[in-house]
Amino acid sequence: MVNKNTFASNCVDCNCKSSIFKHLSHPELDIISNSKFQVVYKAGEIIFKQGTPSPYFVCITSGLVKIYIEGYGKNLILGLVKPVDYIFGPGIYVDNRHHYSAAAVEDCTACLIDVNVFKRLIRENPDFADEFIKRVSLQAIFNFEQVISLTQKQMPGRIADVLFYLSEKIYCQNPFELSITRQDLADLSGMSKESAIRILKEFKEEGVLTLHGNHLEILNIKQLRHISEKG
Amino acid sequence: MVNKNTFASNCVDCNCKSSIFKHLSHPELDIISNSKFQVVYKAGEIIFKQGTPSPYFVCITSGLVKIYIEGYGKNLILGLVKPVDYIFGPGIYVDNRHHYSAAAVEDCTACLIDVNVFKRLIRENPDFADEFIKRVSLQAIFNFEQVISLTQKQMPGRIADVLFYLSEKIYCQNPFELSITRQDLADLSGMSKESAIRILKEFKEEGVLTLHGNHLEILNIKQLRHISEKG
DNA sequence: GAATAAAATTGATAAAAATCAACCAAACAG
DNA sequence: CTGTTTGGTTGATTTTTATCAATTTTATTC
Repeated sequence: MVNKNTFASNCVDCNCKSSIFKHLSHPELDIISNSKFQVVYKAGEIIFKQGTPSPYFVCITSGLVKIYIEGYGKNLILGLVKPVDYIFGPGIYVDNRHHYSAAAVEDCTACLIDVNVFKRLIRENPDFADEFIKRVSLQAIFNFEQVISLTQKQMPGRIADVLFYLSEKIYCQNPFELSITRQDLADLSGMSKESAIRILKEFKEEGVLTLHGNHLEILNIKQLRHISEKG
Repeated sequence: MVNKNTFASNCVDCNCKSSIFKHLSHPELDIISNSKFQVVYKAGEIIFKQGTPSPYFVCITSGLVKIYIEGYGKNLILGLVKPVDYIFGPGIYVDNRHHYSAAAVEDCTACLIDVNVFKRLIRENPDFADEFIKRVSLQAIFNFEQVISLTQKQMPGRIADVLFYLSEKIYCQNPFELSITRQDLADLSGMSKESAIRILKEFKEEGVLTLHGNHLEILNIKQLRHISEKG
């Protein structure tokens, strides 16, 4: 998997001022640059599988990736990751294994950074450590909201939450071009594909959104917010 | 809430060699000792509510605490915390607010440590930072297992998972004395109180466990494991 | 551009779980 | 003790959601 397409490139040239590496100095970024390599994935390809060893900290530099848990018969998508963000495996501080899987939703490139280099920099640069802890904390808070949505809301509320997530956190625009399938939408909302389709249809009939092919536009944000909030 | 019962005591005397503070030196522990104070809570009392400011890192030194999210009409208990462990609020690295609530399940004592002192030590002692990140990572991995159980397993599987959690992680023995109510058991498993009662009854009838008052004993671990694994 | 494969849609049915309402039992206060 | 409160239990019913099967649409490949 790893040696299908590697080429050199420098972290300094990457959009790293808003990334987790924002507090690293040029020499520190060079340490990462020299120890990393870049890999290209086609849409649909699996980047890593849960349970496998995790020798790299993976940073997405282009495209779109889903991280998901393979559960009992179906997947739960924890979230989508876009550039420049990372696919943190909490396993690198525990048992050096992945605890979720990752796959390319769109064609993408990823940088693989040696975990030991990453951990050494965490120890050496408190600003970097703080930034890392901050991002892990943000992720934990997001997970709390997600688990409440998934366990306590009915299907319309869950779909509404996922649409807000996609619109606000991933595509950052409205209307937006969905590049994910109905199955992925269902796996994000913890329901069957058929149920997801039916809820989207309802939303369309109520004038909450339009949906032509991949093109999704939220027409009535207030109403969608209301659907989300009533649970 | 905070000044109902405070008294001095030293972290070095506390069982800190297996706690998050295991890598701190005596002088560092003294810094914490000097900035902290201890509070006593009676069973049922709320320690903090989600949404409130979070100026303290809270460490449980005796008793049993539940951390829970107040969702849409009902609570989801994220887990129980016993001595010596902490009620980490991911908010201290984000917005200085609690993102879940905490309440005493049994009478308990807690140490409140100034967040700024805590964060300063994280910056100054890389071993402490590593230990902290390690524990946060472990928590994240546990949360993944929990969310899969809650969203993809049916009620018997969810109750089985909660019983394993209580037996292995909290009470660390079998049989054990349950000090939680059926409502809390239901809130741990993401179901109604009535459903939790019915599943427990089923388990009893199938000879999986006995249940006299508070005293719960798992009789057939193999069968319970099987129930958990089939989802 | 025809053939094929993959994804989306729809309706009917079955399963899972919540809710409601009533009742019981243990703990507790006066 | 005795009344009261709190938590536990049960059965009946309704709601929610998944599953199954069939069909249509869209994308892909030769």
